[in-house]
Amino acid sequence: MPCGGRRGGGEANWHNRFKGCGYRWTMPRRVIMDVLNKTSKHLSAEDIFLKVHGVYENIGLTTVYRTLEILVEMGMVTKCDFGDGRARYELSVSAEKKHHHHLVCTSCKRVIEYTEFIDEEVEFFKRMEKGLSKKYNFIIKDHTLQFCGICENCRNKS
Amino acid sequence: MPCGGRRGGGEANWHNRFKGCGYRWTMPRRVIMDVLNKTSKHLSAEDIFLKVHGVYENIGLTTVYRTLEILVEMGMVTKCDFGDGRARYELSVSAEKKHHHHLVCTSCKRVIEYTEFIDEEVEFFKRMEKGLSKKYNFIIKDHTLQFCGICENCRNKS
DNA sequence: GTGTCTGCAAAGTCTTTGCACCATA
DNA sequence: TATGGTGCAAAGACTTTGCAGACAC
Repeated sequence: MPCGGRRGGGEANWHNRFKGCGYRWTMPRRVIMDVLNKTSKHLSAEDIFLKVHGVYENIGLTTVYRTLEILVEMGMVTKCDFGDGRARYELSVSAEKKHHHHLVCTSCKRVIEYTEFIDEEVEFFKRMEKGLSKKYNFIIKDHTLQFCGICENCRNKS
Repeated sequence: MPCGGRRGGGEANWHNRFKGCGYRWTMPRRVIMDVLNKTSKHLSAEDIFLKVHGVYENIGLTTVYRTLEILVEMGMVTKCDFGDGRARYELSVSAEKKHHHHLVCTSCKRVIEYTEFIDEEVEFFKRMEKGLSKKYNFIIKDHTLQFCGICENCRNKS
């Protein structure tokens, strides 16, 4: 499970990442990568399936799940849980979006992305990651920070 | 969905929290609170069900789910997802444990809790929460920080 | 006494598995 | 051509819903 390598976009690079990890570069995988790269939203497996289906009719939902599993393992995709019972996926880094974190409304499940403080955070997390990975001998690949609460709309309703 | 109020343990206090939010203080709820308060682990709904069942045989899994939903809504319990397909729950603050964050091994799903940096973090997050809640008019009730990666054991295996 | 809560059974959803066929390297 | 990948159907697992009886207030 090494599969290190630097992140980055571009078809050729993806191909290399897959190859480097012993995976083949197939049509379903190409299209899935393309869909992920072209969106800036958090997609569920089914969202991805539907989008891919528009371009590549033969796709099966199973393949989407299996590909996402690989992508998460390679660290190219982040899997999120916003508490609505289905997992969401997004490219860890893409042309479309920079590193960000989430505010999740526990009432309506709305997700707000923010990038404020990101620079400070990155700095801060770098220090933490260093300390933690040393102390626990743990290879840190990714992190998730999420604030839960009540959004403006829901607040006004009650 | 206001149900504000300060956190804190103790049967009387829990009773008040429930009452204050318009909920009744029933036997299943008492026992569930007690189980949550006495553990320092992340329990799944079924774990809780089984523990409660030892004390209160009549409990139903449904009730556990429904009670947990209420507790999360009241902000007394944090629901976590460690990627193993089932939700985990823990009292936001209990006698047994202080605020902490998680390292999750994406390979074996092991969860390591750490409290290093917590003081610094708390300080840092306080600032962030203040800024974010103002900017997005969002009431922040809780946050989750989780580092994903590969634990020592899994690292050695591969 | 009234409205909430509960347990049971059944249904619902998302996700994973088994398997034969297909495609990449 | 050999091995890994794919789609379909079916199974699996966790969680939610419907409902009649029970209980807190």
